[in-house]
Amino acid sequence: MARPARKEEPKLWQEFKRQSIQAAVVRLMCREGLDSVTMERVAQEVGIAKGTVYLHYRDKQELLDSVKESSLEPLTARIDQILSGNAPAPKKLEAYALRYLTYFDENRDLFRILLYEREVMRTHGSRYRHDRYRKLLNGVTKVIDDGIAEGVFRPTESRKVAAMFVDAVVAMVNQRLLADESAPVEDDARLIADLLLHGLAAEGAEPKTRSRK
Amino acid sequence: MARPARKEEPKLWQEFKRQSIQAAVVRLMCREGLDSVTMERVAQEVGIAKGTVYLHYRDKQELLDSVKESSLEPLTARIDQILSGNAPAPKKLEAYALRYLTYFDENRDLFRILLYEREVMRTHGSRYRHDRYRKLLNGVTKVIDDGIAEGVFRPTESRKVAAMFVDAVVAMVNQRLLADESAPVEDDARLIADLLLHGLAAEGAEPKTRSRK
Amino acid sequence: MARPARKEEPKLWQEFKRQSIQAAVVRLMCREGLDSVTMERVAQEVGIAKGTVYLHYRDKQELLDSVKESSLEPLTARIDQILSGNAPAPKKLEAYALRYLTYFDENRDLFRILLYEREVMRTHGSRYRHDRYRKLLNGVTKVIDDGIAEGVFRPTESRKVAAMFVDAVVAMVNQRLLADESAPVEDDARLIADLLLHGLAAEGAEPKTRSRK
Amino acid sequence: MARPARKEEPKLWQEFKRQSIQAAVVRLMCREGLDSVTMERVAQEVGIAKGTVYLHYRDKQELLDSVKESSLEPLTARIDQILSGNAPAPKKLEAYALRYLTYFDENRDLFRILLYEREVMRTHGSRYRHDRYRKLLNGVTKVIDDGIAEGVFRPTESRKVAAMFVDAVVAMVNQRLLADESAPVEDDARLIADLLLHGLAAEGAEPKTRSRK
DNA sequence: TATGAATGAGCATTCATTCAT
DNA sequence: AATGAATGAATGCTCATTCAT
Repeated sequence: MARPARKEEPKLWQEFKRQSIQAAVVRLMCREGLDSVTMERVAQEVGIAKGTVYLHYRDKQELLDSVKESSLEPLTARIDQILSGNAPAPKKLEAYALRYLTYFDENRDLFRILLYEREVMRTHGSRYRHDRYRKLLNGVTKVIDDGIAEGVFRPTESRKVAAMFVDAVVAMVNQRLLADESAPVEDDARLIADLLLHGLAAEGAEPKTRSRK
Repeated sequence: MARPARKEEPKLWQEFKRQSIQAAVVRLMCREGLDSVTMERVAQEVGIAKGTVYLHYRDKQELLDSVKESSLEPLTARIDQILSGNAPAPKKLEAYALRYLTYFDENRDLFRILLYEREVMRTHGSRYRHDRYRKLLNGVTKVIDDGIAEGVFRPTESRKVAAMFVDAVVAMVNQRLLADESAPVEDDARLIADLLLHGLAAEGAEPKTRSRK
Repeated sequence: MARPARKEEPKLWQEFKRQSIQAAVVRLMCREGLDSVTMERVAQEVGIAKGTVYLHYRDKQELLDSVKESSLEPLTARIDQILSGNAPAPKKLEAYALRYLTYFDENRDLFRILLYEREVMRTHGSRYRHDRYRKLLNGVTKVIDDGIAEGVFRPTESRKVAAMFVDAVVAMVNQRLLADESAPVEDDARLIADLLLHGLAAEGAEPKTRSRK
Repeated sequence: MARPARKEEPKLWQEFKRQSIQAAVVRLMCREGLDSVTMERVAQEVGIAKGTVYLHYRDKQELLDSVKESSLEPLTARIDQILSGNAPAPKKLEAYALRYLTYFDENRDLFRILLYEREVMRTHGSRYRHDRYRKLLNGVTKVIDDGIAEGVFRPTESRKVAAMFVDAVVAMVNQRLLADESAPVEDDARLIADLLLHGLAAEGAEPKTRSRK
């Protein structure tokens, strides 16, 4: 009865092991900072031997990579969905901001590290970051291009605006993270979207600036 | 005869030494990456003995901190000036963006490191960053508050908007850094300011969104 | 029906297993060098589990020893035969050299390792080597003694001469191994025998040297 | 007064340090075998810290190489001298054998290791060995060629004969090493030379063998 | 009998920091 | 003030061996 599972059981067990190791890394990072994440300490934290960690990860970098990967995966998956959906462009951006803020709100401790210690993704330096970041940027850029095409956005250098938007969202995340603030996520998301769409200028003010260009 | 100077001369000499050490760190960082910045290599680069570095800096962290500090000092000084000047709020923000972009443009190699290897400002994680960042944020927040008071900006949560603005500028710096791009700094600065002021929305579009709030 | 065999069958099976493990070691050595011979890799190569190897060999050293043993066994068996045969002493020595050279010629890859990486026979250093080497030496010594007794050899310290002869043959093996040479094995064997028998001196030259002793 | 020495003093001190480390390696090798030669143990043996060893040798291999190098240097220097001297070829070979035997006799413990554990010179595997060995071989080959040219040696494949001679000497060294024997070095050297020159064959015996070729 | 996950001692190497001169 | 030799804790990683299943 338990036998039919024999083929998958180990796989699941393996996966469970990997996850508990990753969890230990996260715990360690949050509790004592990145410098404390040595293979020895990680093993200790899981309650296994140093060598055992190497049964699951080729080396330290692979472990760190997979921690980052699996920490961010749920977020990026969801965001891809949003960006490639059917909502109007402005709504997409607001949804993006909302999703992002929510996710980080729910994982404060971890991302405080992941955000501040870029070392985590070193080794191949920026390449790794880019794979993920660029993908995100491409998605947002496309949404803005769509919005421009539909006439709801002014024509602009979409890529640069996308970068600013993406980082503005991160800025908001930072604000929330640093402030230990609990203001409704929805409000902040709306703030970003509103600001991006209509700008800071008071209605009717400075109409020349825009036309100047 | 040279004696009267005895009291200040050493001070100047000291300062000179400190600066040549810092310069060596910067050179090393840019040339070979952060990993090559060991106390040994630094001393070698300056042409002094390892131990001598410790006469000027308590430890490695203090050295790194002061490198970052003095690397950013000219920028922050200039930005403080801008933010506390007499120009109208929107102009200030554009000037801020322009200054920021220009500065990083002129120091690519160094900031590519300073930006990507946040390890540099480790010590107690965010504390160091905050001193500088928060000051910057305060300045921008005040400008926005002023703008609101003057009626040129819509009332908003100025601090959050400030954070978004500041990071949007950084995002633009990143775009320029990564793209090795040489587009006119002025254009990008104007883009940021324009976007911040008037938003992405096409004129006349979606007037309800704003009133909704 | 298969039961009566029960007593021997396992023995044969065991032996077969041992041999396939040894074969794997040899394959691994030749293909990737001694450093790649880890218990893990060996098991992998055979297609069994790491632990299973330990059912056949107490530890790694025993495995390595038996590889060397069985690799050399056919050679030593044949050489014993030659040395204890009925041929005249000089012929025996030439046959010995020929056999030795031929055997190593046919197993280049393996012996290149076995020869150069004496680590293989470590354990208690020379003890292992001696069992085999001394036996060989004894055989050759006896042949020389026989030759002396029969009057075909001059009286000498047979054991030392035997050692020199044995190692001269190895030297020749080395020459062939290193040179990747394909000169006829027979010629080299004859060269050794001829040199040993008649020396390097030109005929008639220096008759005093010998009589001096 | 001690000042003039200041420039050379450190060099000498450095060299002394290096030598005491090398001495420790040799002591360790002889006392406990090659496996005990870890950087930790070496440092311990010298009475310094592990890190200090790295002040004098880039890595373990360099240390091992230099131990081997400096252990063999006096021997090779002397042998080069002998081989390139003016003595008649047969005398040179005897002198070579004598020198070799003497040297190893005086350094038994060390060479017992150096001989049996070829691992010492691994890393670049055979290349290192060859540099030294091949040079030796070339020297001996040339002496034999000279002897042939002068008519005191029969024409032969000098390189192969040289290899056999060199290894025959090593064989004799081994015999002495293993036997803990104290027979006069001179006798053994003469034995080798005599055997090489006149062979094993009793006078007048088997004259056909040679002419056969 | 066979497995293979788990172990943990062991190793080479790095580098911030100290201190006698 | 300046030196730089010495230190030694710390780290990532390997692999022979064990043992519960």
